[in-house]
Amino acid sequence: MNLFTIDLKPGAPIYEQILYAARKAILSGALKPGDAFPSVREIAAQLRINPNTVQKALTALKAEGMVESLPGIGNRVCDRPEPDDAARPAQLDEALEALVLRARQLRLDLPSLRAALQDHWNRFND
Amino acid sequence: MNLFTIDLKPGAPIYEQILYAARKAILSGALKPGDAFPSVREIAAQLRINPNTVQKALTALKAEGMVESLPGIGNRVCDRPEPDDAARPAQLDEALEALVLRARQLRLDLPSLRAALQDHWNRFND
DNA sequence: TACGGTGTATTACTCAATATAATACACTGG
DNA sequence: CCAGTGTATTATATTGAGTAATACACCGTA
Repeated sequence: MNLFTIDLKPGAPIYEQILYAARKAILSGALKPGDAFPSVREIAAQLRINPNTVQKALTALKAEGMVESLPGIGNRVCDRPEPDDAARPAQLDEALEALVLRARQLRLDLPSLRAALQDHWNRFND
Repeated sequence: MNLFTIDLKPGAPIYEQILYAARKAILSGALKPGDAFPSVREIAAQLRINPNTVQKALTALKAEGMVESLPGIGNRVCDRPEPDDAARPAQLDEALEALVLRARQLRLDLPSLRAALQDHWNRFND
């Protein structure tokens, strides 16, 4: 689950892929609060990407409260992935609707969908 | 749930918003199989959008088997939203993972998520 | 038959977002 | 001091999205 090992796929912006991978790594427990988060130049080198692109992802990551930066030192995974603002439930609804839409398109029934949800839920540690 | 009444929001490509709205309208039962699907020029006029943009969405819609085109006549909602190819489960997994990620970020528990899923599921007719 | 509406295709242009490139500065720890 | 860090700036190239203007073949109907 190393952040460096993500393989960039075309179709989605690179900085969004990094952003998503970082969220996943942190929320799944692969990166724990207090852990050092890879430096901008380090990620850029490993992914053979321009540092500015990584910087863009990191800026968003800090805005979400997932990571904090210590100038001169480096980045660190935050303690609390953040007390959430009021705008977030809308994003959950989007994800929910998109999921149900896909499931309906696949002619999946509710029990099967529930099972799949349970399965994915368990892939994250508490 | 008229397809014309969708209000285009910035951030996402227009043709994707049309594509999504059409999927939702069809899968939710608002547009039934055999129903006429709005013409390219009609949608373009109502949405004050370039016909080419609508055409792009329609092409994707036909590729998914949601709609069929009868040259000289118009478009029609397909009978079967399609026997699905093998590539689709991956898209379901994406939606599932995105949902769980959002839920974890909101510090939501599984029962609450299940309830929310149930709620969204019921918004679609069978 | 003529006409209007339909799907479809082509070419060209503008514009914003993305990504890269090359620097530069202030800070920290060893 | 020095290497590594976060951060900021300016410039450029590339890509995708959207618009624009046509054009063609097809269908139903008057």
